[in-house]
Amino acid sequence: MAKKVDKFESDLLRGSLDLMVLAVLDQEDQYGYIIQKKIREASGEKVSMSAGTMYPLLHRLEGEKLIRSRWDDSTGRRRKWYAITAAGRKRLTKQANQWNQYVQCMAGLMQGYYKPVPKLG
Amino acid sequence: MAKKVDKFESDLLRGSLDLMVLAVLDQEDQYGYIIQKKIREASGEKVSMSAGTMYPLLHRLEGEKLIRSRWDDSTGRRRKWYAITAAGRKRLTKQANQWNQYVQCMAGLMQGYYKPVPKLG
DNA sequence: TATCGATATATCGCATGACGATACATTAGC
DNA sequence: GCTAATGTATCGTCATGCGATATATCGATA
Repeated sequence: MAKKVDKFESDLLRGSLDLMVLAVLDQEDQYGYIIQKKIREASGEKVSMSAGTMYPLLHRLEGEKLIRSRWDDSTGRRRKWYAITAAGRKRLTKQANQWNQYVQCMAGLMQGYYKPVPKLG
Repeated sequence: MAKKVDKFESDLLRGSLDLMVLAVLDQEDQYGYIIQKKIREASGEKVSMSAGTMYPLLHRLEGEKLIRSRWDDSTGRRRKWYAITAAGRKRLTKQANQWNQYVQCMAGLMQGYYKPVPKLG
């Protein structure tokens, strides 16, 4: 049987899913299904947003003009491609900065329970 | 005029406020007002839970038997002291571990946007 | 003495957003 | 033909952080 990985609690994700999606779209234009898949795989199955989370999230980001969409009906499968906007990049930078600050803040609050993230590169 | 610090967005806090409170109580018994104050000060005013957040949270944790309470009416001011339970410590360890994993996961997902937390000590 | 700010706990309704369920259509493989 | 994967969408439910409000005590100060 496949090894079952427990997902992160949904409350933990609140406030950072937007950030993940914007980060994915900042690398290249994508459509919902693939964004979802990328995040799931990159997180080792620990962040697997349902469609009921993904699509409303994309609609919300589009409503805020942080991303924009374009339908592609050229193939048999209808796909809605998303691209990040200038405002989206600005928001991404801001939110990422906010996230980093929050992580540092928690590090201080958690004292002994916190284990620093290993250096990248 | 006092320098106004913007607080973290409330969605960012979801899922980690419990953790903060448990961490404070793991150090010593406290009552709500002080727990709130400690977290506010330790975060540089960036996490300032309202009373409408703090007290329901404490009641919830008590309902889950992660903390227990005791009224102190010996002084003029009625204070409800809280202590962490064995189950609470277990939960604290688990949640802290979960948090650390999540931070690492975000580090991977965020790639270039992530800045590692400076070494402690 | 009255008024104000800090201390101290509690509850209410609101807004947000992640979730599972459900729906629907296409395509590929068995 | 059946099933699984692909692909988007919406619905109602649930959890929880928040501001507003209520209540009470105490010290300082005008």
